[in-house]
Amino acid sequence: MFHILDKQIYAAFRDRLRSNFGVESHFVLEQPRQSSFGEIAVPVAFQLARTLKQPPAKIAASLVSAVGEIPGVAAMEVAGNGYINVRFDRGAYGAALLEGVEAASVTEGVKIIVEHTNINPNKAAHIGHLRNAVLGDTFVRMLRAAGHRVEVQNYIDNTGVQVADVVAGFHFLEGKTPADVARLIGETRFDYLCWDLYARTSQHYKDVPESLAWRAQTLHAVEAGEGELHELAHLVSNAIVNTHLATMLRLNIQYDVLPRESEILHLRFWASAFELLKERKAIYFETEGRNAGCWVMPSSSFRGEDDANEDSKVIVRSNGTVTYVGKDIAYQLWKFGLLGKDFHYKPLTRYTDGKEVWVSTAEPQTHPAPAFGGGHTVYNVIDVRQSYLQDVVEAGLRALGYQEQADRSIHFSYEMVALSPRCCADLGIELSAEDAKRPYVEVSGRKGLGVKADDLMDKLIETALVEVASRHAEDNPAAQRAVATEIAMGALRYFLLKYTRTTVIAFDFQEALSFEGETGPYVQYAAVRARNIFRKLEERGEEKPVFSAVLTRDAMARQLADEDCWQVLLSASRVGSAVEKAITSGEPAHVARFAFQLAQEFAAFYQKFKILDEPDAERRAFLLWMTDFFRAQLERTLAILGIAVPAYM
RNA sequence: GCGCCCGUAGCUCAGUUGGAUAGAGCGUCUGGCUACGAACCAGAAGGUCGCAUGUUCGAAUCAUGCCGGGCGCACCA
Repeated sequence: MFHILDKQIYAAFRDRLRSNFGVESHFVLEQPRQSSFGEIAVPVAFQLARTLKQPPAKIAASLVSAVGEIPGVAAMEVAGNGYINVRFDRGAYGAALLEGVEAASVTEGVKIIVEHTNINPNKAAHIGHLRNAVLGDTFVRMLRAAGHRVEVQNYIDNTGVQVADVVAGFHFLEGKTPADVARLIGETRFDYLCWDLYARTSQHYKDVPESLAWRAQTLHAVEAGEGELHELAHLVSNAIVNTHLATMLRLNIQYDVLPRESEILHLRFWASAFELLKERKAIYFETEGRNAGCWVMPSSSFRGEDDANEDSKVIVRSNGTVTYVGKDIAYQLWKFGLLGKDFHYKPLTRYTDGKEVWVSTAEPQTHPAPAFGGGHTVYNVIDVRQSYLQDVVEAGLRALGYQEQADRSIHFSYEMVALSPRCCADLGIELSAEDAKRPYVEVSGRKGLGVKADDLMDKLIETALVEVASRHAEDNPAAQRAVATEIAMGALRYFLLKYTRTTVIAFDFQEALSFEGETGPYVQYAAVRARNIFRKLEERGEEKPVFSAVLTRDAMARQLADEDCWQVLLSASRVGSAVEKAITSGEPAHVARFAFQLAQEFAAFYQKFKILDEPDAERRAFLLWMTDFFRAQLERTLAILGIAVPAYM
């Protein structure tokens, strides 16, 4: 609701500036420093003072009289040395909220593709992967809440080095056959087993450098698509993808389609991209220097002209194989529908709500699939360390003449999750003298150094369960566990979202396991308390009043004269505005913070007013409506964060 | 060497894109449970916004230079 009025006020000022001052400049509306100043502050007079050569206060005054009346606005006044403070008509605002002016947004328009998770299918997921998936999933929810059409892709690199290393481990190190591995998949915690095997194989490469030939041999077999090594790679990657989907589902994260690298190879996506790149002279064949025999992209394409003497980027190796970046350019072209090719698709699995997840396949299918790819804007959720490669991919599009698509290729980057020194101590990891001095230690799958996602979730659930059991001993264990799980997942999602994307998270069990203060459970608790009021009402044999019958516009105005009530209502009406801003700034953390602030305000409201004991009928109905409105808005915000509201806390 | 990111309260972090008196959580201290369940609330202490210049009505925010930390710059992905 807030952002609707916000836009009307902006438009009113913009129109007057245009007609009365002949000024066509962008300005911002902000929230006044103190709530007593009003609801919106317009600092535009300062900006105009220079060009108009008049004091800001004078400009502000004439602007206020020029703008005149704005529907929904009760008063405007000049304050400070030139601020224009706008006060809403509280009665009208409350009445509009009661009517539900904020219509549910309709999903329409161009398709936005968000790619996230993208874990190598060779081992269990760890906390770093969780940050990626939670950030991506939350951004998707934000976009959808704002009415955008979104497609979620999870790219599977099932033919890469990481899978090959685990396969080499099974085959060469352990002498396992595909039948052996198939059995392990059914009988063990397979992703954990691979986690250890991957670390062991990596260590073996270090100890016995000749064994690196295993990797090359495996990669070759995978590319050829035949033999026992290929069969193993197929088994391992498929099994691990399933475990990853299950892990992410625990956090309420779902996907629409899983494009796989194997199909990019078999359907010769690269061949098409290669032709395009050659044809448009985006890459050239190097004949001298250390890149002789390679197809390279000149560095001037992706770095400034000043750095033109820097190394170019190899796209096709001298042995004729394509690098990861080359494949990624082809994939990015497909995402925009520019490749002239498409995958075939088959259903992989179905979520309990009936939604199907599709996976790419090389063979044409009889079962019709939705239209995937062909997006207008593409967000790639990838950690900041891959910025350079993302720049190369973008430059590839540009070099092909796809300027607009390059502009709409957004690297949604975020900093890594590292381990705090204390966390390493908790895990029993011994640090080298050098590492011990660092503020944090990088997670490393290769070294097996990290916190597994499922372990962390299990630990969170156990911790939450202790609390739940002590507070609600009367409930049955299964229900307790269900509540504890929702609290644990809420805590985890919030923990991963509260930091802005540029902040390195130095993971610490103590902080991640906290359920108090600025945490997910704090926000959940506020929603639960709001619900409890209505549960109590029902227990007393009363029904929720018909608010529209009791709360006339005049009644609203009377009740909202109370400053505390007005502020809480105002905050709760800001969900749309907060989400919109967070999308613009690309920061899911802003939504998380908004949710926390909202919960804090409700807590104060809850504390101050004894709602059910309120003797005055109009006031009681009003307070109940406030509670109901808050509850709805908080649940809406939590849903965008992917956090559930437990039955009790 | 070049590029990107970070430096704000004891600790962990925000800071609405340049605005009014720099905020929150944790921790510390003082208080508050008689069920709309305290996973909460009220209050206190705690700041040279890394340093220095500059830009302007106005700077934590922009520019330049230092200092300190992190990450990139493969015929790996």
